Amino acid sequence: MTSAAGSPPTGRARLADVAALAGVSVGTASKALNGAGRMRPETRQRVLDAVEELGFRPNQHAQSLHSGRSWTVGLMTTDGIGRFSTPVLLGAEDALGAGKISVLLCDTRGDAIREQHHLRNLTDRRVDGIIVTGRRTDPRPPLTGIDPAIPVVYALSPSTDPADTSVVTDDRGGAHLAVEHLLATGRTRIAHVTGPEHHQAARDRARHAVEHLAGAGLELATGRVHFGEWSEAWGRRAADAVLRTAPDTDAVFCGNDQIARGVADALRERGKEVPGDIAVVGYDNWDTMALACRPPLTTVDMNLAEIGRIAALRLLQAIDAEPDPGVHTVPCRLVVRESS
Amino acid sequence: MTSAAGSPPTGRARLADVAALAGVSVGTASKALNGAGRMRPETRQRVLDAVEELGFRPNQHAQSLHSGRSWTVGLMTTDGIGRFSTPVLLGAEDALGAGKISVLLCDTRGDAIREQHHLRNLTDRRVDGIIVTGRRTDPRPPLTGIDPAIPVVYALSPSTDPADTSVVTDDRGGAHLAVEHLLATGRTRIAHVTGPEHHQAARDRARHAVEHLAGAGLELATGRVHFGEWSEAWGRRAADAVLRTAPDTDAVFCGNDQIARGVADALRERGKEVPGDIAVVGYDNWDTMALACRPPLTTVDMNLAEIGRIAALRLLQAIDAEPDPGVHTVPCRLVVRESS
DNA sequence: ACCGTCTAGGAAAAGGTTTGCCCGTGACCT
DNA sequence: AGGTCACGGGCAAACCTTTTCCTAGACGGT
Repeated sequence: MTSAAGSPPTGRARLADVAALAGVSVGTASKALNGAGRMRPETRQRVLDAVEELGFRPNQHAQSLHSGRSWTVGLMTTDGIGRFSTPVLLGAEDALGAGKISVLLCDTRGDAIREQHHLRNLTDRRVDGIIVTGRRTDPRPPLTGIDPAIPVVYALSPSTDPADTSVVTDDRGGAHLAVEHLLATGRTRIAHVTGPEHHQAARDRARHAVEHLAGAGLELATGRVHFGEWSEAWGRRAADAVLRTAPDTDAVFCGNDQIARGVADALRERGKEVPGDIAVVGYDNWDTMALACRPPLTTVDMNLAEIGRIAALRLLQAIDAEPDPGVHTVPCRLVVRESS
Repeated sequence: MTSAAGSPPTGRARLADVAALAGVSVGTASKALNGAGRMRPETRQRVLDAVEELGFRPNQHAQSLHSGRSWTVGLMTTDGIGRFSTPVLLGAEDALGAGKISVLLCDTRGDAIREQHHLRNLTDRRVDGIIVTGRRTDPRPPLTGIDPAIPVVYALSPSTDPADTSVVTDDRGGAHLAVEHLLATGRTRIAHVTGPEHHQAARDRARHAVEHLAGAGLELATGRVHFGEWSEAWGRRAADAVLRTAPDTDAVFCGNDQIARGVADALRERGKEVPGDIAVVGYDNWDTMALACRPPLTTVDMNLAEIGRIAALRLLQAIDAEPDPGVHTVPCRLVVRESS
């Protein structure tokens, strides 16, 4: 029961204690634990029994010091933890945590100084890799001043440098899904209300919606895309505009769920039945909006958690020295509810 | 320029390289960096110059191995990263990141297995402390099987063990603020619509609202608390019930912003002016609800980020071996908008 | 019976920093 | 002039694990 030398100064058992208890050397104990080296089965078992008895857990700092790896990745989010980055972050955490990798959370609040601060911190901690997520789909400049040996994956907001690895949502496919669904349910006079034109997501979704309509020989019911804000208030105003311009509109594809909800509210208040008279389709599948809407919204789900998960997998791959640069898109999914 | 022995095997400069360049021993270089020990100013400066020239950054793994500290705290959130835990988490991250402490994110998804898994992981990493946040204000059982040497602070959901340190919102004060505001603006026939009675937050807010009204010699306009769900749909239904039971109601205090929004919508649709005829006050100050509501909601802000920050500070304090057990409440703040 | 081969397991270095302890030198005091 | 003290700085242990290299013993073959 007495473990050779002094009892461990830290309350925890060290490998040396295990070795002493098992009657082997420290090196042998290590090999027994890691399955390396050859040894008699009963010797290995004695070591494992000792581990069990002492409740030994290896000191990760020592392991990391030796291996140079920290079994940790940095997760930098640039806008607080917004509605978009949260699921991405959770997806990544899930994929990484399944292994023995943990996630260091860094929030830059969009501040370049903070970003540098965190970057230095992560570098000092010798993280194995970094995932950068943004709030929007607009490309962002790559991290600067970073040790090139640390792999980086950009999620949601791609890097402007095509040599980096980015994982983004498929806005084209999303718009396609929404429009196709409306067409398939017999709608032909479709309007599009979305966010600010200077947002890439708004532009992309609009462009692909228009293209897809054109492919079916159709045009937008109001003849143009209604760019505005990502808000309910804008959705309400835009709905009025749509009804004025093209009273025969039978569907509105909205750039996000907030707009869609505003549209649905305004339509109802103008005496239009949703979906009887006019179908409404949103984008984001943000539960609190989509489910609270009257009626609940059909909407495009970007599979954000999946984006996070894939970003994590790409990162793991890059850590194993098999980087796969370029922009990877993750398909969306249509969630059909009662508004269409 | 040649740095004594071999060039560093890792691309990074080691303290030994710095020492060689400065012409001192490794130990001295270390002391120069840490301000410890006594030495000639010019010696210290030579070391600092060498650090600068080589871009030296200490290897944290080595530091941690030596000190036993990881300069890291675990942040366990039990329900994904919900609307409530997110601000708490950011507040904590902010307070901790200001020092040189980083945050390890662990999401248990409410799963006890996962919680144990993460707990072992955090223990293995020798985190300096752990912050546990929940979704609700209901007390939760303390972490089990944890090394007692690791300080833990519970945020938002207090621990059931009063010997633990918990930081929670002040539901009493919040209810007080809301009711006082309504009274101060001349309302006297006040109804209360809130969430499920089995939620502590709902019970507490209701109880304190009633008590405060009683203090002013008043009772609830409908004679009872309307317990239900935390949803807009419930808010709408409850508003109807309130109007039926007590048509002369001139204010509704709601248990959260979703309910409040539902109430406001229903009131408007029943031809009641908000706030002209009836004032509405929400709870949570959840922007997307409070601002999108027509009219924008007066609401109670729980200062969640502050809760996170204070939890972080308490944790730092506990890490410095000055624990301060018990439940600490953080006051709320009333945000007055147009609904009252 | 001797030599070669193979195996189990030990010894020690490496990974990088901190820190307690010690020593040499120069200054100051008596 | 000798002793004491303070100061500057070096040495080495400690933190703990992994991994390479090596040795002693056993076993088989001739």
